[in-house]
Amino acid sequence: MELSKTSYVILGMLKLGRRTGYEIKALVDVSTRFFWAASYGQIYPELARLEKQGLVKGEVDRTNGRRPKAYELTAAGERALRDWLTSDDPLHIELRHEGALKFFFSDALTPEEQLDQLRRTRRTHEDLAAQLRAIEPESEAGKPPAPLMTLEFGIAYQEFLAGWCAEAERRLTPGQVKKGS
Amino acid sequence: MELSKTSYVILGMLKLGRRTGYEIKALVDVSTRFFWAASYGQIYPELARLEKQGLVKGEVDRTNGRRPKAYELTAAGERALRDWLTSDDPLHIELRHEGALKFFFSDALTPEEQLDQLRRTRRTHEDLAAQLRAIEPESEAGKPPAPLMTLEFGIAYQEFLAGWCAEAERRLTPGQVKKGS
DNA sequence: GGCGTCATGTAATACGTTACATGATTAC
DNA sequence: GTAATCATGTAACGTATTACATGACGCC
Repeated sequence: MELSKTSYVILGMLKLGRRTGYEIKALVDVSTRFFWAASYGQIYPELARLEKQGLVKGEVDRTNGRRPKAYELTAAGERALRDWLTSDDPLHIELRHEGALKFFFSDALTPEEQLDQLRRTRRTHEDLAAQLRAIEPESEAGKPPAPLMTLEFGIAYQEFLAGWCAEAERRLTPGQVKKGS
Repeated sequence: MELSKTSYVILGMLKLGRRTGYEIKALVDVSTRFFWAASYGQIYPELARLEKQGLVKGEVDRTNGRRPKAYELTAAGERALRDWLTSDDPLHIELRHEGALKFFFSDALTPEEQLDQLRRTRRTHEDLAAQLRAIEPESEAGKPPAPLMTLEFGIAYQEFLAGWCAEAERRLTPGQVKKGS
């Protein structure tokens, strides 16, 4: 593999239209961020690298004295994006979940403390679900469905996690009958 | 924050009993790996750092000429673990999901290619769920419930993701106009 | 004039993986 | 004896975050 996954985020965003690094970052923050984040420290150097490889082409817009450098895909860039999108290489899928980690070790706590932590984790996911719901999507007929479905996925994902916490809370609340007994 | 999250994995594993770095790694691989992984390159240097900070104590076992260096928690280490377990600092929760990323950009593909990718992602999660189910847990009465529940969580999590893919496949499959399938 | 936003970029640092080097013990 | 497993550790590399430095433009 030559390109990092994050460079495909950039290529993909440029496939949707000509953009500056700043705009790419803003778009990532309201779309792919919840399953693939990217920071300026990655985006700007990566844009330079992609340009050197001939996958994107940048042009400084001087029409009114400003200096935003907008990039667009080259033919080679389109090919690279397409190859990645259709490849069947093993997918990079990774979760880092401090709440689950704490829960794993939480038998060292009192039952109340253990429940407190579960509630905190649940609230975190409820907040994240609310944040995603606040992103009002521009869903028009005829528009490609994937971005909207991805947003729905994000919401369902956070709700699943919040729901799991809620069920675990129930199971660990004293006075409840244990499952399977 | 002084300690990295990964050092709490180590402290937590040592809370469960005296262990060598090798054993910690093996334990992580069948338990926390799916929401917090760790490699030798992290574990051994981190153990050394934790010992310098007085949170763990290592002793070389020379009873029969071997050299496994087993570590255990010190009182300070127990305190550090407990403080982390009960703290209400924002949780580090992060997902990197290449399948979701591809799906987000997949409107650039033909419907068949798009479905192919969804199926690949689904199969990945189905495989992961199967792997987790293969981990036979030692669930005895009186044993702490969290590790077992965490395993159940892992399975439910992978199944949720596989299920979401299946539903997306259904939604993107053109209505049964064709015959002969 | 000052604030917010647009805009680009770098440096320091942290985090993490992989591959490598080394060697003992155990089971066949 | 030889293969698997136990066991420790480092070096090189890659990936990513954070903070910082810089400055223009538009609006109030």
